[in-house]
Amino acid sequence: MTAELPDRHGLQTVHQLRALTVDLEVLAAEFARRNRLHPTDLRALIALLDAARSGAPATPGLLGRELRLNSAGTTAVLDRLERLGHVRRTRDPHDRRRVLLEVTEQAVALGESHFGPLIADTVALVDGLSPAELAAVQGFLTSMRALVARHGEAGPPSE
Amino acid sequence: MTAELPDRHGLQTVHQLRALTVDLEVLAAEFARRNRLHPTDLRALIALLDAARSGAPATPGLLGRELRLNSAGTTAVLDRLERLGHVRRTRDPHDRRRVLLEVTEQAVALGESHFGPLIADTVALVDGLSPAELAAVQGFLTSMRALVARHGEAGPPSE
DNA sequence: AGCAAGTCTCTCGCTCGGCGAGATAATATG
DNA sequence: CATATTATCTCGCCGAGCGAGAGACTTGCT
Repeated sequence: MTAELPDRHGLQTVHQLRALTVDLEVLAAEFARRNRLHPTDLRALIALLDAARSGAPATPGLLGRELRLNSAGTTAVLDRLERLGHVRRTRDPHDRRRVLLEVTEQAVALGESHFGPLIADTVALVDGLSPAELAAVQGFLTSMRALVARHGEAGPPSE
Repeated sequence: MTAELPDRHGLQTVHQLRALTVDLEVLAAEFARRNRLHPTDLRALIALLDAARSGAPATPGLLGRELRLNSAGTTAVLDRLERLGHVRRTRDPHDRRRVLLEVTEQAVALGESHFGPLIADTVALVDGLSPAELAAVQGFLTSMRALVARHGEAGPPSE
């Protein structure tokens, strides 16, 4: 029903985008399996790296909310990551109820060794674009994110 | 370390693309939760819909290989989907060892009611692009997929 | 100060998704 | 027809994540 229109470009692009996200997910899953990480552990590491990059101090509570895990699950994730040496837990000296989370150098290096080449290639690809092409691509990505955000808001509240 | 270069555009685009895939995953997860589907169940449904679209008859064996599940897990997924009325199992009359899988109208309608609006908006977005912009976006998506595929091949064999 | 209430993290017991091994049924091969 | 092969399902186990609640620390009120 949604598919019988003559404007093939739109649907084709939708399909390409979906295929790309699937491929990226597969790649991430491979990386996780290879390093004895569960998908959730990888998501946690990424969230922690993002937090570190933005300068915000990460805590188990924040992480759990981001991953939609309850406290028990969050503890388990951190136990696994800490056991593997990817994360360190330290008490916050200002509020000693809190635990501050820190991603180790080892984890950063691991991620870079795996995703670095792909990122480098992507950067090279983007740098090879003309200014007009770059603008088109970035505009598309930005618009898509806005679109997805709108649809994400429309649904959840009804739960 | 990978981030101190002056070519901000490349990394910014990488970041945008990653953020978009994360958002899309979240959206899919919401949909799954709302319909009492596990992430794997959703992946299975999508795989089955893709198979149906491409005309290939789907079977538990094929599905399991695609999802990287073993036969026991595949049976469990199908049991759940069948119980929810999203999938039908029928014996293949030509090879009666095989089971053919068929996605029900109900499941298709469910997916369309949830993702239809987003797809429609995306199609509208794409249709609003100039030919040059469209070419840039499609070229980028295609190149990215090729890139990801190359990196996906480079890794796995070493397991 | 000191107690109550609130916040952050962790522990315990349970449910259920996925795996390994093997059983069962149907088809292909000599 | 006997044997090997293929496709699917059943059984017992492991482990991720949840709900409930305990313990450690802080903040606000009196």
